[in-house]
Amino acid sequence: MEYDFRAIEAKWQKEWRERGTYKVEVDPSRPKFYVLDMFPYPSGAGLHVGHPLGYIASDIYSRYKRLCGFNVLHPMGYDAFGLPAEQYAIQTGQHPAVTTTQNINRYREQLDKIGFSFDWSREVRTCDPEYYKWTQWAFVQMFSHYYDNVEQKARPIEELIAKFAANGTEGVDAACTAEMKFTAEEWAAKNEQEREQVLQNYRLAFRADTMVNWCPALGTVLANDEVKDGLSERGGHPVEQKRMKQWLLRVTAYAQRMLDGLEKLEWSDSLKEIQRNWIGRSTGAQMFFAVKGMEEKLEIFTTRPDTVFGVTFMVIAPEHQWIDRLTTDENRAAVEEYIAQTKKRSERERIAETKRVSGVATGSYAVNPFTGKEIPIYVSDYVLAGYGTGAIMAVPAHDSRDYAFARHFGLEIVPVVEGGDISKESYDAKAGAMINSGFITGMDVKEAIEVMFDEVEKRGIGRKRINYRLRDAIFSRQRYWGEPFPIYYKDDVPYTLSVDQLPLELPAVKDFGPTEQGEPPLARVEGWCTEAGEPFELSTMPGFAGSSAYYLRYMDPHNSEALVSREADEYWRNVDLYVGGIEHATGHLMYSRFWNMFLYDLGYVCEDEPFKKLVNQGMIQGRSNFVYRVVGTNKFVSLGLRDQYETQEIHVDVNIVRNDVLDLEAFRKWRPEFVDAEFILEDGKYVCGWAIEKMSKSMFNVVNPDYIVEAYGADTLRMYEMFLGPLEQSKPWDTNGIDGVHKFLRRLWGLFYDRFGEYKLTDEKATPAELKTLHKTIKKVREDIENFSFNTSIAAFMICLNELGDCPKREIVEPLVVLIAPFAPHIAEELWHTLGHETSVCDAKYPEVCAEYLVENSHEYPVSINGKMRFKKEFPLDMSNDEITAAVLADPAAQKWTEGRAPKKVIVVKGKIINIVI
RNA sequence: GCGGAUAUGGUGUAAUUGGUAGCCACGUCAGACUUAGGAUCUGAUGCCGAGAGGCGUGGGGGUUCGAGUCCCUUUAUCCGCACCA
Repeated sequence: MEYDFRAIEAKWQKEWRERGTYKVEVDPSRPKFYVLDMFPYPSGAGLHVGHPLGYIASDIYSRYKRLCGFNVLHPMGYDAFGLPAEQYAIQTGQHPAVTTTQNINRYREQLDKIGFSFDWSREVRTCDPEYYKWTQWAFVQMFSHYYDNVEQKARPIEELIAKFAANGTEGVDAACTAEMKFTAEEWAAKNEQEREQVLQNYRLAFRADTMVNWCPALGTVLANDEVKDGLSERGGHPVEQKRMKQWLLRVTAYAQRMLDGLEKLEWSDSLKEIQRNWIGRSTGAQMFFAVKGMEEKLEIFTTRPDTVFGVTFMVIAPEHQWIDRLTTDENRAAVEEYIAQTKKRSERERIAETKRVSGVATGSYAVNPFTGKEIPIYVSDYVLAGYGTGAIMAVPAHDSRDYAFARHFGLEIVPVVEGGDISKESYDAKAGAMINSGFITGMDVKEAIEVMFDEVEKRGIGRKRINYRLRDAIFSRQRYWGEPFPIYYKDDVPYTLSVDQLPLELPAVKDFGPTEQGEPPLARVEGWCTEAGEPFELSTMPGFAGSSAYYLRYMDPHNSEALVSREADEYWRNVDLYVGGIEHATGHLMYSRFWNMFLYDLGYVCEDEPFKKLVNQGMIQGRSNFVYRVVGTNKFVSLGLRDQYETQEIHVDVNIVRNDVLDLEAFRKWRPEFVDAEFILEDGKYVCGWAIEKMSKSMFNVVNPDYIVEAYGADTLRMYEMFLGPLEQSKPWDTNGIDGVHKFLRRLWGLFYDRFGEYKLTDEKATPAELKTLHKTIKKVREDIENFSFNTSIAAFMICLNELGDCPKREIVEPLVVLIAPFAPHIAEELWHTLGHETSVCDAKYPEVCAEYLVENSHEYPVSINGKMRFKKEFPLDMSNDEITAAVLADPAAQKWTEGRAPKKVIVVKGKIINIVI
């Protein structure tokens, strides 16, 4: 029999499906292991070879864990709500549900060909009402809870209402949008609408008037992580700042817990760092500056209270709430003009013009509480409304932005820290001794900061405070293709639907764009209201809503009573291994953690962190190929000869190029204009040029895994993708090496069948050398899998076959088949059955098949003389350092190199490595 | 600007974590079998040198008996954040 991968793969994929080989159930008698991939958004372009990279890695790990005796949950589904399907719908009028279903079917077909061990009975789709019922349910929960800062957890909003009724805001320490103060009497006097306005300030899902990233081209708002360089991530349209009423999630309430939680996670340091930066905790002082002619004081936040003696002016953001009060009549025109200008500038322009200094004086003056000097208050857009208090104390000597501003407006610059030359630039470093600073003069900066925290508090002009850069997540999108909010309005007061009214299904519409009045598409739906006629919310939830808790739903996907049953949750707990792209660092991976912590607070899930270990696979880039057309002709010249002609570089479909050699026939057929193409060859071949570019249709470098599966088989694709290099590294897709991996699988097959296809396996005893090779390989491969070093484990397989040579011995080959099964499941399954097994190779167990390793009793170590490696020597493992020293010195080889001179020093480390100094 | 990562043959990469640099492949060259080869098998293949030998992990410096690995410095590339007070 030949290695007919097409027949083998089709046969086993069918068998697995029919036998339900990959179906898993809760089984308390076995330890669980949960391996999860980030589920894909089913785009119209289908899968390319980059998508399966992570899936292959996680599949190998799942299969490996299963062989180790774990009950492995390894599900897959689709993140099916999203912008592209809706954009497509607006253009073509096709309902997103239709195109999404088509795309999903295509994805499924492609995935099935690669032989993944997914339990498809647990599939979820975020656009399925049975699924988004639980997304809506979670939203309702967030709406009806607030965050208690003392208990550090979410609590029912009724408890807060009770506190208000009893004592007003006295004693309440809760996460909120703006600090509030009222008494129980005042609370009692409020009507329902007023009370709701107060509660919106505390609810974890709430409505607020905020500055949002508005994308006019898409007709919707976007989250911060959906905007890159002032352009929308999807589509690259300009984004502007706009004040709008939006739903938000109070993720900031969980900032500290999300920061602390990182400590115990097995995530890469770089990813944790990204999240830490995104949360952006900084310790500083909240301080109040008296303003001349005003009773109230201007509040600022600073991380450098030590520099307060150097404060010579103040700056507020153009959006600051006191802007009118602080602007004097003679300055009003200029200030209003400035604010109007800032509003016009898009986010993108602001970023581009970071270096440009602009601003205008309000005319008001504040008083520096430590120097007593009057200092002017300016407005400038370098101060952001959304961070801190939207106002700063400016220390031009020690902050480069304040410095630039002071220079531009000719303001005073007073140095208060020794160490820099402030004649040309500010001295920003947090080091040096204080000068010109009253009672803190002479102190070190760090000491001075601490002293000032106390001093500020003592004088009652402020206090130490922790500030986060993290913002609350804007949760509404003015779009159609998303989860509807389970919200209706009475007199503009929002109310949630009750749980038994869920899901609130997305109604059908004919037109998917915004209405003429600029309202979301749901405004077109007649009867989009409760039975009593109260209107439903018109916007829908953002993309991250559906992906925030999907890992929980996989545990119990068909439960109509709960998101996940207690039994399923307590067994599967959380994800042991999560594999996916790093691009979700500040989006999905933040929101999921928040969502999970919230459900944890409510007691619905038993783990506070959703993803224990996370591996980020690298991106696969495209490797484009070029042909060189002689200008003005239909002649194409090979890469090495193109310098002799004037040529034009043309992208050519990489699927008709092999090892950079063009398939001439295929090229002529590729496009009608090339039918009569002529070629100038080198060495009888047409060699193409190449470049690494993003994988994209327009560069003809998209490689569809189907082609690879067709030409080499799924097992080859799986192994080759892993062989390409370390999983976490980005790398170009390059099929130049794929033959090597395919050849390996054929050689493996060749251990069972000779070249005439005759079965040749014997029960002959293996030699010690063969056993040593086998066990060395088992050890290495298992270690590598545990470390996600799949490329080196494949190398280990290759070394193994090289060392074994032609070794058709059952004793050797059988364990090898099990060992390779996670990587190449189809061929392994076929060979496993060839060996006479009835059950799937997936049900084999390592302890039974891959017995203990051969214990090594000695090892060869290099010996160097004066640091130069000279010879090798074998020592028993249990030899002591002194014995090794004696043995080395007695060795004739050592005597040759030392030339009889007595060694000054012999270095033995852990009985392992030796160097002789003479 | 701040933070993080990476740099090794013609190519992808490996290195027992401080111990023979280049494993395993691709490619190339040579040979075998073949009507043929984009099949298979065998061998060679870091660079310089005829050779002995020398030089070699982006550059420079250091620690060490010994450095791809640790420290300092510098350059280049990639990623994240970015007027965050």
